Amino acid sequence: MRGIAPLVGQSVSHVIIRHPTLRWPIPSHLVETLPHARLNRLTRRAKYILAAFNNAEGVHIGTLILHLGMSGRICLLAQDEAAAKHDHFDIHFADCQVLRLRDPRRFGAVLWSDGHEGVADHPLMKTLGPEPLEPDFTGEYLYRQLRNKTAAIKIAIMDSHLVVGVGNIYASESLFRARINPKTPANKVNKAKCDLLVAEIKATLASAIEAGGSSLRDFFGADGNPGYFQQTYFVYGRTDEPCRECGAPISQIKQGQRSTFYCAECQR
DNA sequence: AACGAGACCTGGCAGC
DNA sequence: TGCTGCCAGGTCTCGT
Repeated sequence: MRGIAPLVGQSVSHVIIRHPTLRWPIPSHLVETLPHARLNRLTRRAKYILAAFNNAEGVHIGTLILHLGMSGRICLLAQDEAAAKHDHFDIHFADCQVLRLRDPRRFGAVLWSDGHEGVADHPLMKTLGPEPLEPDFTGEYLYRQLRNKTAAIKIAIMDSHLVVGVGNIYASESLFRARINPKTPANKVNKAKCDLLVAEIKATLASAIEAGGSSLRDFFGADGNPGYFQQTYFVYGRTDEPCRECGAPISQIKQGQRSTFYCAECQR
């Protein structure tokens, strides 16, 4: 979202939909709706980028909802250039800048929320849990939410209805930092550990944001440059490598069909 | 209500 | 060189 901030205030000239079938179909009416509209504000909720547009008279007309899925990337081009294989969606602006969505796996989404109801009322936003970095995400809140859950704690903190933003990498990393075994039934995590886990989720995400996001094969910032340090993880992707704390080999298991990494010595 | 599995889709890589 | 099988950042939907 920060990468496309230079587009705020710009007017749309035209929209190109090349491959409309992402996770959900890209609304075809965007081709008529967006031209002449002005990008008024960029915000974020969970992993959705929200782009609010005004019409030429300055009246709010609706909000574009963008999600990058697993492999999505937003490119901000200074001017038009030839589209590549997985470039599915463009917004061309009057000053010749182009916002381009590239997403090989097409798990991402481009949706539209009408101006008549706030984007917060969109079905996908309605059921989301709190933002992890906001003050309402507390140990007390987490502890209460876990009371009736028998699923593993790692599965629980990745549930966006409980808290948003904790993906597969940072779930493993946060649990290591809190010294909690990812297999622990959620309702067996005590209040003190919930306090610690919330603090470590906040610290893990905050430092990842500081580093500019995770350096992954097909993710780059909007300008196309990684522009940040390669992050070093405590456990993620470090199967059989020595724990940075105790030297024991890092374990890899499957939970909910996703890989989990942890240190069996440090995380009891 | 909560849980687990399946679904969506492409590309990269290891092994044969 | 080519094939097969497995892996990958997310999260909705469905059956139990």
